[in-house]
Amino acid sequence: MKLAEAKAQFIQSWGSLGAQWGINRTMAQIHALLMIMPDPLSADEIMAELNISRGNTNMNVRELINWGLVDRVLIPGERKEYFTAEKDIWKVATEIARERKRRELEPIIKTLNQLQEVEGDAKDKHVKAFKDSIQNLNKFAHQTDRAINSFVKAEESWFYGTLMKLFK
Amino acid sequence: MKLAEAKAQFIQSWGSLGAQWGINRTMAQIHALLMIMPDPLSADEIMAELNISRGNTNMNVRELINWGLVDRVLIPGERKEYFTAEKDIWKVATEIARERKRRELEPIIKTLNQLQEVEGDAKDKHVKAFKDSIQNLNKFAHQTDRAINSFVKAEESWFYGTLMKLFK
DNA sequence: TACATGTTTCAGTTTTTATTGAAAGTTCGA
DNA sequence: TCGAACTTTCAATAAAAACTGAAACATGTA
Repeated sequence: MKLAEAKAQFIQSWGSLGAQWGINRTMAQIHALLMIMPDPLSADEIMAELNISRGNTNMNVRELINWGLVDRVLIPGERKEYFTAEKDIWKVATEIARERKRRELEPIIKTLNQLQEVEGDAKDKHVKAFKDSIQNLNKFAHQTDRAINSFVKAEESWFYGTLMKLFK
Repeated sequence: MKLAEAKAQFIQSWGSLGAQWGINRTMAQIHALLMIMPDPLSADEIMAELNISRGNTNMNVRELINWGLVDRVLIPGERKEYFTAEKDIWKVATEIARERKRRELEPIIKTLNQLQEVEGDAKDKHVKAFKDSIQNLNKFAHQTDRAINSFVKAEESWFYGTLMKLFK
């Protein structure tokens, strides 16, 4: 397989993977492109590679920067902005975990805590079933929170980081 | 908070959580509803509770059954079908993990394996960057695969299952 | 066999989400 | 201060996804 073909296929696969996980296809494709390019790309280069508009490029790159997956790079002497992506997939994974935890897990924990305070006769089986479910979910959510914390921490800590490299 | 209000809020939260994870909102809402109901519901009851059409109900319930998250229940003497959801969230999590692994991780591993065979001069930095990224991702994918396997197995195995209960 | 009680399908429609492209905004050097 | 080079915004549009409702299908019963 030729590089160009392989590149195109990777970008398309990464794009549909993203889409299945609630990440906009174009955003995932830009991320894929930047991951496999040796050097930073400008907005124009991204537009050309993926055949997308300037506005689309700008919005999705900004979003990737918000997620901490892409960085702006300034090249001395150049006025344009360039973009580059983290290439260590473990770091990518911890960034995503951290971000989704903040955006989704933390809010749901807040909601679950509120919902536990539902009033009503504990002998009513509807009330009981509801309370049991919520408690179950709440425990699970906290457990998940702790698991993500360890995962994120492992990548950050020098000691665990070194240890982890043995497994990669 | 009254039960009805809490129920509605839970269904809506679970629905938007699902949407953020690439799961259709209605499907997640039906799942939420069935999780908190003490007894199985019929299609008509689901329609009424969520204000959705019969077709929509049917399609999403079928999909939930495909995911292994909902079961058909036959009530003796009744002609209608009833539906119920797994209430142990750990089992739900392992079902989802198993299913997404099969549907998404396994295909991407196949693709990554193919993409590693890209031809081209290993000294070309574009080729090198591409190969490196793919290899990195491939390792990560396998690692993830193994992690999911352990997770799924832990829930299934009696021994680990018992052990896990200590933490729940 | 006719009919009552369900369930399933899917073409058409609605809703949501993503994308475009041009105008407005910003920054910097002369 | 002007204008070239570049970035950002956002109303309009396009594309994708979800939903409806009615017809077709299935199944058990008299």
